Amino acid sequence: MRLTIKEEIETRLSEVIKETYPEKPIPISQVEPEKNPTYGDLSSNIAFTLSKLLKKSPGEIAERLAKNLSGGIIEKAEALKGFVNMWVSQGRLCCLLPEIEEKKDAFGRSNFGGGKRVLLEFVSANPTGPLHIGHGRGAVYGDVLGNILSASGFLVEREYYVNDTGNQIERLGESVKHRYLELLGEKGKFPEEGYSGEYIADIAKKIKEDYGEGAKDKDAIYFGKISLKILLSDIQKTLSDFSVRFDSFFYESSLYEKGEVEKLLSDLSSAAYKKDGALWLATSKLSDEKDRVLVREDGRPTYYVADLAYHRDKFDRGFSLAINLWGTDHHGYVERIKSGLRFLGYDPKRLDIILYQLVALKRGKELVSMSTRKGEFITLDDVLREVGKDAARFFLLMRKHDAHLEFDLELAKKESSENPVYYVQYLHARCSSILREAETRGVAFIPADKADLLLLQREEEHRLMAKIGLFGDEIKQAAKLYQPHRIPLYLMELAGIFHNYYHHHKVLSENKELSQARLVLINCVKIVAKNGLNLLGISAPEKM
RNA sequence: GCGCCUGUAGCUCAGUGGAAGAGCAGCAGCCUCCUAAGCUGUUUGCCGUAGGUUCAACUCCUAUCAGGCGCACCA
Repeated sequence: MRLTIKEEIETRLSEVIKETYPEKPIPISQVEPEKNPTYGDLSSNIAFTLSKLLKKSPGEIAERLAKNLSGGIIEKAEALKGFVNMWVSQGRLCCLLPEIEEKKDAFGRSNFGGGKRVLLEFVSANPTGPLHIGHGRGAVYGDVLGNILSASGFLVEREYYVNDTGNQIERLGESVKHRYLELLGEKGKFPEEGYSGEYIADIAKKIKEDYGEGAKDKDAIYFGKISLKILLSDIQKTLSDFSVRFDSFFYESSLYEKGEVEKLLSDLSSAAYKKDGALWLATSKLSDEKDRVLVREDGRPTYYVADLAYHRDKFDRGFSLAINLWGTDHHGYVERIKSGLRFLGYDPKRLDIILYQLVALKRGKELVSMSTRKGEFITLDDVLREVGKDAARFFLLMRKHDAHLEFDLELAKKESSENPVYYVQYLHARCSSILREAETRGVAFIPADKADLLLLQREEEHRLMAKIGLFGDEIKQAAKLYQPHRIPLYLMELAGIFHNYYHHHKVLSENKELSQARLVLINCVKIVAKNGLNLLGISAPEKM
């Protein structure tokens, strides 16, 4: 795959350093895209790092490098206060446009991942109630991370782990059964630690419709299983409304059915010990803070055992890397699972756990409660209905995963015209609009390799091309660091540069050749905007 | 008590050890012209606090304060 402009410059810089100072081994050169246009398109602080090695001042090194850098891909290089500032040549920038036109949807993709198989597990919310905004964050984060990793050459499978066994299902069943019996006129005591949400009664109603009084003598497990099925399909509906895609749903119960849990226990038997009637694993000998129970006093294995079996299954299925996306409230579980994997002989580095901070849902200044047990409960469905998919996704994606996120419903919809999501979508709509207008005016769109792109000499055009040239680097970086939020930020910056250009220069003018060259540029910006929005799972409107 | 995350402009937040940023809000302007969901200009910072490492710290280390989240034979 072709190198990006940034990568070419890095290569060039490394070469120049080698030529300029052949006597020393050089560290890898770092180049950063420059936000401040007076400092060029890209800059490097390499002179500082070389300073000690070469026993020369950064200023002197930067001067010499700058002098030798000019030429070819680098239009101009300047030394300033130890930094090396570089401007990309017009010729190289113009090569970008045919490349974008040719690659279209594939522009920005790379083979960074080298075909590595990755299992991305996310959401995995217990099917005991509807999803809320916190799950929504994990859902879009995972969905977009999956898109980014796929675009970066990883083979990604997205999976939802369904906890369909254990106490919670029993409790869910008890709660539903209680409501069901109520509907049949039987009053009873509400189960302790039961689920009291409105949706429980809805499920009970549905069961009554389907089974009449026939379910009266069934036990809580029976009710639990039916409820779980209903709730899971509701969750799947919500996720699909939210454009969150999964390849597979993995049921915890299948691990028991296939004997994987048993097998895991026997594999761990030599490392386990008995205490207080339970079977323990000495995870504290590794990275965990305390030992963990494998089998309870009453003989039932813990969730932990099934979870270890699940992770072993991931590796057995041929995935070299597992990525888990968990809410930060599960962080105490990280070392537990990693220690367990090590006991099983797996390198814990094959499991990356990304923790995301919880979401505070607000309506204006007021905090909206999100307790599953209480009555007042805003579901992810509610949020979707209220602010729309695009805005909701964008808001949830703008922040990095370890930042607390404040989601203000009022802001997301009331100020919708000044929403960042519309700012970015408008970038795409405006490009489309210009291309439409060109058609009505009869300005023929000619392919990039036929247009005289060297006419694109304006400073704003230079900045715009330099920015779209960075799209691929941005995706790669987002993949490498698991940071989807880079993409919305990039798109906002691109939109800013574009709108600025739009207001300073007419795309369509008397000058036909110039108009046609500019149309090529607009079309390329449109492609980048669309690819970016596609990665985010946000629509790219032709018109707004 | 122990552990993890966060603390940057009025608000919400970016910022791979190297030149303090954006959006919103505020203020002042811009549509006989490809969409004003836009643009231009402008105000605001002991980067929580105190030490330390470094040629260089918002970034790393230690302590401390504040907020959030964890610390089950629940999942």
